Amino acid sequence: MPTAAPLRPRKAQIDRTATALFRARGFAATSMRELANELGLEAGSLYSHIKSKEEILHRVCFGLAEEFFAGFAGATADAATPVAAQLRQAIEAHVQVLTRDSAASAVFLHEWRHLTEPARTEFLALRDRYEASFRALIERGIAAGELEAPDAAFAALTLLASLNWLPSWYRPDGKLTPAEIAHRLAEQLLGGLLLNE
Amino acid sequence: MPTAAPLRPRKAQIDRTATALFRARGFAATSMRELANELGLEAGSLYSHIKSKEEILHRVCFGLAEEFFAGFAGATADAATPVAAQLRQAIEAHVQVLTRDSAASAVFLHEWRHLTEPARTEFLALRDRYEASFRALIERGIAAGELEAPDAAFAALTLLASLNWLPSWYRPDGKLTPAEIAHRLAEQLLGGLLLNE
DNA sequence: TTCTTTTGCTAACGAGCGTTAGCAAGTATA
DNA sequence: TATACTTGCTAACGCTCGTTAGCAAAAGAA
Repeated sequence: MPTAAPLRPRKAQIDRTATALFRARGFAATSMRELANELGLEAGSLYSHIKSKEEILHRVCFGLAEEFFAGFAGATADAATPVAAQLRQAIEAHVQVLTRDSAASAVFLHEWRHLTEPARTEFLALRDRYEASFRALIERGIAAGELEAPDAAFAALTLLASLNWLPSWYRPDGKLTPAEIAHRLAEQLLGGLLLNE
Repeated sequence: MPTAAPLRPRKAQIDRTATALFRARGFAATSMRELANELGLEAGSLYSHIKSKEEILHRVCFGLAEEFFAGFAGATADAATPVAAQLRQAIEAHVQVLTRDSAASAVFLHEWRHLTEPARTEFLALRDRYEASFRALIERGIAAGELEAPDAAFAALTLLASLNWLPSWYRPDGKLTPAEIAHRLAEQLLGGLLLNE
């Protein structure tokens, strides 16, 4: 199910560079001339590869959404696995996506508001759906007697909030590996949820 | 210690309206003409009251920083109070600031990057100092045997992350009052930290 | 009344914005 | 060799941006 055809290399490079700039300066404050300059091009030349500035943002946001869904699906594929373990794997998958491309993640988390309709509404629907998946997982865990929380929706929100703060401070050359970060976050966040410690 | 003189009413109104727009569209994507229009003015008229667009952002960001520090200071003023209780009060104070003006909070959290130097660096220093205060409090709690966490810095980051997600979903007309939200967040977040439950 | 402050207007400035048209060189494929 | 695709340039388009200058009405203080 190849949902995204592989981009031509120059186009992919534009996306990567733009993503870094969008993260550093914000989408609206990043100009096409700045982006072109970063790539050693003239502004007009960009349009041999892309249709518009927003097209880049669109690809980044929706591409990452796909990755998050894929990670969650992989973590919860086996219904025989205890729900608490599934949740732990979902947390780790989420962290893996966040750390694998933290620039794109930061754009995904903060710059989606600059999508114009109808893309913006579509994006928010995806985001809600993802959030609902975590909520449902936690609810299943409570029903199974594996987790406890006064409010599953609340728990899901704070859980994702903690995870999504990661791109703000994660540095690829930091002392913790992505796997260690994921493990530690999972420990800490499940600590407040697990029924029997 | 009056650090901020009361603003003339029109100026205060401009700040409020600008804050709402900055939150909704982002600082860079909000134009002075849009802001003026929202106030029933022409763009040039704004400059009878303010010096520049950034001046507004500066006032919002640093004004809120002051509120956060004041809240924290109040929560940790009494050294006789158990550290865990101080932390709970600090969480509740933080939430109170976030909910009292969630638009300004959102701007504080996301739009500071559009401050130009040296304000940007000054702001980040304040932010780091605030974060360090929470970390120190948690460390004190661990030392006193009231809290447990494998890494105080990590715990402080995830704690603030969960709290700072609040302006993204908080609605003043929601079913939970700010006090209830604060209490529930404190419960949930301390749940993962308290040594004896 | 006179003076100052507050508030707002119109008109315009220089600059930067995203984007397009038209052209041309290089590269891969047939 | 011929053909198509990729990549990039220059020049310019219409537009919006933040901001300023100069003027004027209204309100409050003296």
